[in-house]
Amino acid sequence: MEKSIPDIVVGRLPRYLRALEYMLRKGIKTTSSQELGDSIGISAAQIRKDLSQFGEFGKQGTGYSVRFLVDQLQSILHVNQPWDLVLVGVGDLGTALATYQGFVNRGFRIVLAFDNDPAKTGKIIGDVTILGMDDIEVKVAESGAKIAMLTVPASAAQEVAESLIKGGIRAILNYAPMQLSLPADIHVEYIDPITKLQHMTYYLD
Amino acid sequence: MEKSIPDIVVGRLPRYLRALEYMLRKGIKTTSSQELGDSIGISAAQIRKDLSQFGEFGKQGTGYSVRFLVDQLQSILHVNQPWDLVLVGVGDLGTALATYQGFVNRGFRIVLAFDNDPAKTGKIIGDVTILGMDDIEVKVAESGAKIAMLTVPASAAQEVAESLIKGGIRAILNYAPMQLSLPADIHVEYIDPITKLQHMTYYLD
DNA sequence: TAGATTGTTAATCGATTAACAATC
DNA sequence: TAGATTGTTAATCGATTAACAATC
Repeated sequence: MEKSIPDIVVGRLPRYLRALEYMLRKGIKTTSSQELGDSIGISAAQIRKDLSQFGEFGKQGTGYSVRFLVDQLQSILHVNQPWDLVLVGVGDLGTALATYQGFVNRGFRIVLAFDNDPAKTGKIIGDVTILGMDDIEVKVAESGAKIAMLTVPASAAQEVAESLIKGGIRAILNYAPMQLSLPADIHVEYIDPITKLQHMTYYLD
Repeated sequence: MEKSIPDIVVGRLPRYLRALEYMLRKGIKTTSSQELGDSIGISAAQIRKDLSQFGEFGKQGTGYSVRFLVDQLQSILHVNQPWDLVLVGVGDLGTALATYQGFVNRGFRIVLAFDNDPAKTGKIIGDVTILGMDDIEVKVAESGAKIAMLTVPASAAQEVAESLIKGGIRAILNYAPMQLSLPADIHVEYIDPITKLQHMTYYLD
């Protein structure tokens, strides 16, 4: 069996990719683990170690081709292909996400949006028409989407997440301030400004 | 010198607090490290170890008083007092944050909002009037706020962050998809859906 | 070539878990 | 009391860093 990559390493790859894409736009052709590390506050040794989990991407003496490493990281992270997203909950935050151009630029496209408010269904947000929550499983399954963004109230998050999984969703970006209890093979990431603020206030007087 | 608490431990405390506040609302009077751990997917041993960094909050045989532990954690995290926030960037995301009730409920109050678009200045968002970016340092300093939320484009984030710090800001919740380079005594937390999505796509086919 | 930088190994450091005496 | 659960120590596990031979 292949050795599995630590999740903490995987979590750093998008940060490497972002910094490298920035270099690419700036026209920087090659970089070193030292330079890349300096730009994102990670040690050169750690970057080399992380990358070595996936292969050999550099050249002794000269470092890494930015373009090549971007391509490799995109491939490793499976973002060398477009991904369809489902958005559930079209409140202020859901609306902001639906109209955010950053997703499309990185290959993430919202293909379905749901809200349980009848006043919202039928309206167009971003590129899609808001649908009611009826038959959400079926509609998600038909779309084939594997990733959902959840921007519903905490009280609804668990139930909605379970419906999404029945519809074939395998990864959830959860904006609801609520720990989801889901099967181990479902990938969940949390975005929660309150816990981040409370983390920082610890260090303030 | 007092031993310092690992940042990774501090980062878990808001999650403990959230789960405990939920129990409090449910009317649950006491809990155990086991029960609390099960609810958020953390081992009982780790919860006891983390809490032991700050004192002794439980009783052998019976566990923890939920109310007491909530009070203690709020005090440890300094969220037993209100905090003023500055919001910079009133686009879709900034608007969503300005109107989000979750902040006020947890003691975080937006007292200033800035945007560089003249069409927006003077408008009211949430409880505050949108101001232009002129003299942002002075206005922030006058407010006395120590925490800012940054929802400006990546290209502006570094410069704005530096102005905020000159105005006395000591902690920044950065929504701009951009690594900030700031003095070590400034606390920065990042919220970035793209990197979270890219983390998850690694595990998808 | 000489200098620079990789990929990798070994050493260090830090975090998590297991175990259990203390005790409510 | 008997059972449950804490706080803490020691053991384990995993992640980071330092160092350097290989080599571009």
